Amino acid sequence: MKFSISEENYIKSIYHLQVLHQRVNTMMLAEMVKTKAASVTEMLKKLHKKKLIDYEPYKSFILTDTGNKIALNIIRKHRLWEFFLVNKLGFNWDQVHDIAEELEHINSSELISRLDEYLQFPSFDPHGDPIPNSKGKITDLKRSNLIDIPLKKTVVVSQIKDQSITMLDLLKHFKIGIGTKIKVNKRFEFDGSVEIKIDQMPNAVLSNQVAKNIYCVI
Amino acid sequence: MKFSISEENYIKSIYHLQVLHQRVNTMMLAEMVKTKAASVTEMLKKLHKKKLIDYEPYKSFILTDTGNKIALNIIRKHRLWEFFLVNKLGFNWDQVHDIAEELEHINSSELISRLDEYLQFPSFDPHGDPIPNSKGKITDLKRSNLIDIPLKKTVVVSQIKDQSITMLDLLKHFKIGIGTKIKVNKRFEFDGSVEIKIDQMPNAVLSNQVAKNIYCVI
DNA sequence: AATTATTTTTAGGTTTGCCTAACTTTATTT
DNA sequence: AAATAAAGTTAGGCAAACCTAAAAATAATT
Repeated sequence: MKFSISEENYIKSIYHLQVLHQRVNTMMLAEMVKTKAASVTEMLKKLHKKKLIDYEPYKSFILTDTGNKIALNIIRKHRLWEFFLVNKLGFNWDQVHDIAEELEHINSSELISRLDEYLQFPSFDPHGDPIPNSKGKITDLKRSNLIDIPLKKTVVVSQIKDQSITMLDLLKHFKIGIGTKIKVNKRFEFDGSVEIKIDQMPNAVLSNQVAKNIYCVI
Repeated sequence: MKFSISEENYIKSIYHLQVLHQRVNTMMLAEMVKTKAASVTEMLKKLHKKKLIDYEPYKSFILTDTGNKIALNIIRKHRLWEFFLVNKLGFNWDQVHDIAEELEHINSSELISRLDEYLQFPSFDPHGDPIPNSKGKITDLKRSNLIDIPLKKTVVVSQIKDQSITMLDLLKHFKIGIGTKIKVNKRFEFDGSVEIKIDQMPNAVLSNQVAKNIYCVI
C-alpha cells in the first residue's frame, strides 16, 4: 500500500508522540504536523478507515501494528538519510533534519536497502537515535559522545565521528576502537577534557576535541 | 521562488520537448506528463502567470529565460542523483530513472552542491547525458562515436546510445563504461569495425554496430 | 472556399488536504 | 451538581491538480 506524504507525516508524528507521552491527543498532533485540530480529525478518520490507527471519536487513538510498522519504516528512512548527509556529505548533525524530512518520503525499498548497505548498516543516526532495521526492529540503546555520557558508567564505543588519519593514530595509541569498553572518571571544566579508564590500561586524559568525536552506547 | 512538484514536472517536460522538437504543443506535453490536454492548458496559464513560459492561447508556448534556468536546475539534480545511484549505490543505469524522478524534487541547494562535490563534479550522468553545472551551463564538449573519432587519440566514453541488456553485457566483457579511456588504433574499411586499446587490456575489435553506439568526449 | 478533422480551450466536477466557525463532548472549577 | 473551560468534531469553503464533455480555434481535405 502507498501513502501520501501527508499521511506519512501524520503516522510518523503519532509514533513520536506515543513514544514521548503514551496518551496522544488531537491538539498535540495538530501542533506537531503544523495544522489545525479540524484537519487532524479529518485525517484520523482516514487513517482509521485504512486500519493504521484505532480510533474512537472524542476518546483516543493509537497506531495499529500496521501503522507502527509503517511509522518505523519512515523513521528508518529518515535516519539513514541523516546518517548519509552527515557522514558522506559532511553536513553538521544540526543541519540535516529538514532535508531528511523530505528524503524520507522517497519511495523505493531497493534504494533504502542499498543505502543501508552503502553506509554499512549503521545502528544510530547522527543525533544518536537508533535506526530501525529493515524489519522495523530498534536497538533500544541510546548513544552519545564522551562529553555527554554519565560519569562512572561503563559504555561501549559505537562510532568515531572524525575518521582522519591523525585521529585514527591517536585512537590506536589509546587502544580505542569500535566495541571498546570505556568509563569516564572525571571531566575537567577548564578545558573540557575527560579522564577515562579502559580495562588493563592506565588512566588517560582525552582532550575535548577528541572526546566529542567518540560516540558510545549507554 | 518555490514550485510544486507538478509545476516542476511540467517545466522539465517542456524543456525536454523543446530540445527534441523546437515546436511544442499541448498534446505532446499532455502525453509526457501523463495527463490530459485540459489539465495542461490549466497549468500553462499558471506557468504563464508566473512568467516561466511565454504563452498565447491556441498559438504556442516556450520557456522564458527564468523557466529555462529552473528546468536546467531540475535536470541537474536528476542527473546528479542518477550518477550517485549508479556510481555509489551500485544500481544499473537502467534502474535509476524513476528514483531520480522523485529525488530531483528535493529542495536544498546546499544538498546539491555537496552532492556534486562528493561525486567529484561529474559532467555526464550514467546515460551519458551532460549534467548542467550550478549556473545551468552544460558542458558542450565535442562528442562523437568511435566511427568518427580521430585515430590514435585517447578519448573518454561519455554515452552509450543503445542501452539494451545485450549491449550492456558486451560492454561489461570489454570493460567499457562511462569514463573509460579509449584509443582507436585502426578502422577496417571492409566491415566498418574498429580496433581499440584500453589501458591494461589487450587490443580488441568492435563491430561497426557496436562502435557507432559508443560516444566519446574528444 | 467549404467541409471535416484535429487541437486547444472552457465549463463544470472530483479528490486531497487545508481552513474558519459553530457545535458537542469531556474536563475542570466553583 | 452546575457552570465554565477546553478539546474534539462537524459543516461548509478554498486551492491545487486532476478529470470528462462540450465549444472554439486552427489545420487539413476535398
